[in-house]
Amino acid sequence: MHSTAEENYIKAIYKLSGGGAHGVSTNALADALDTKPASVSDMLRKLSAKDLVHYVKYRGVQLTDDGRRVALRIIRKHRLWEVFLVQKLNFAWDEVHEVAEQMEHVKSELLVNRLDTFLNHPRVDPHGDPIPTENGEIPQVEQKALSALEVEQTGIVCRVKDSQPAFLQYLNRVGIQIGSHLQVLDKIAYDNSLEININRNKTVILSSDVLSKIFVIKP
Amino acid sequence: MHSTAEENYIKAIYKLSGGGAHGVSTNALADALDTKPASVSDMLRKLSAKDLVHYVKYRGVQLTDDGRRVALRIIRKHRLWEVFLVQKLNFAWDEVHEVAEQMEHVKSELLVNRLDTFLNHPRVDPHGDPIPTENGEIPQVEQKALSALEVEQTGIVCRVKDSQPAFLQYLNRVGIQIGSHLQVLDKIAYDNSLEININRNKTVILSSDVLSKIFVIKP
DNA sequence: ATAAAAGTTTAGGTTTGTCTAAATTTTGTT
DNA sequence: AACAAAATTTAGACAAACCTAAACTTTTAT
Repeated sequence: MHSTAEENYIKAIYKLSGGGAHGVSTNALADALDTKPASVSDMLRKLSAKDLVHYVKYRGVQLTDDGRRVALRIIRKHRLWEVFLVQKLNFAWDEVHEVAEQMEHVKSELLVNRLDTFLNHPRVDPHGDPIPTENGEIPQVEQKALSALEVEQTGIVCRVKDSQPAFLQYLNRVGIQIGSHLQVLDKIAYDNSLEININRNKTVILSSDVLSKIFVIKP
Repeated sequence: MHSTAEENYIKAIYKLSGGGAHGVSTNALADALDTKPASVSDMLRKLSAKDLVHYVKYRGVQLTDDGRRVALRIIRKHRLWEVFLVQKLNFAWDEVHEVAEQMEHVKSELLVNRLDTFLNHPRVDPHGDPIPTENGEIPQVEQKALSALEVEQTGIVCRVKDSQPAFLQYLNRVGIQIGSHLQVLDKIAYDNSLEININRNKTVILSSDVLSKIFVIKP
């Protein structure tokens, strides 16, 4: 079995590599995990010895197939617990991440699968992130970053790619949630921010940083 | 905040002291926690420094009020999660202990209280052990060990004081669960075992060891 | 092409929680 | 009361996961 620390490294590598698409640097990991680069080097040597990552000194790290399997299992647990917290315990979407970070390390196959059944095999978590299946598949939905919409176009919010409370609370304040109907009214060329109408009601201006974290499907 | 190891020591001290009734020896703790007495001595020094226990070298250890508060919070979490696993995820009573051992260390006040509400403020866990309230009170129910029943007397099983799968599976096999109606048919003086009729149906002989772990209320 | 800057690793420590072996204290027996 | 046995603590190590400081690679900019 893997320690909590190991699991957190593997999860971080998975996320930073975009699901295994590219290698990840020591500094990026140190940053994501809030540790020092020296500690990351140590751990990478260890994970490499366990064949969970492919690691070449000074050249970054990638998950092996084994590592990716571990990552997906942890992410599956994390997202299922988030669904549980929101749907069953009435947590708000900005309150779940920290708790799920702890629950994702509970070890029990039976538990995960029973939880999945109890929740009716949800496909996405409260932020719209897809939940890996038991076999490690990730159902993909066609979606577009809000920053890619043109003036006049509309979309339904299906995902927000940042689970930090501060960001989610900002969206609460603005009035955006999963399912919100958005229309681009205007583009401000100066900084690529967009003027967005929410649910044919309120209108706001969103920075390109925020726009890149919100994903929509066609209405 | 306390580490998982600290929490496990505190829980073990609580249990071995019978809820704080008497002191606990180093060896007893080592035994319960499956560590060496030397490790226990170390940890007791540490817990004592944090004022969670009252510890006199060579003379055993007791929880302070602070320690008892911590113990009760952990036990509350443990038992609530057990209820969740059985009632919501269809775990059997012999499958919950190990998983709850992990879940009890998840830190979130909000989580515990929401869980309690979700489960409808249960008073006992699946083994009949009472669930401490948010204020650290333990609802006491008048109950008797099965070993204390006389011939002819009857009782309803309300609690089994051993959560080890092997014991619970033995009860499954025999056909005893919470709520079972028991009647003492005969006492075997030789070893204090009792002949017990279960649900006015099957009859079995239970050893005094088993009898002392089963508790009943008046029918 | 090379030197400075940036990124990464190694060396040597720290803390937590464990261990074994040795020393100490308490208990129990005669 | 004294001594052997049992229980407990201390001393000294170790692994995991982290740290700082120094050394080493790679990248970038001139």
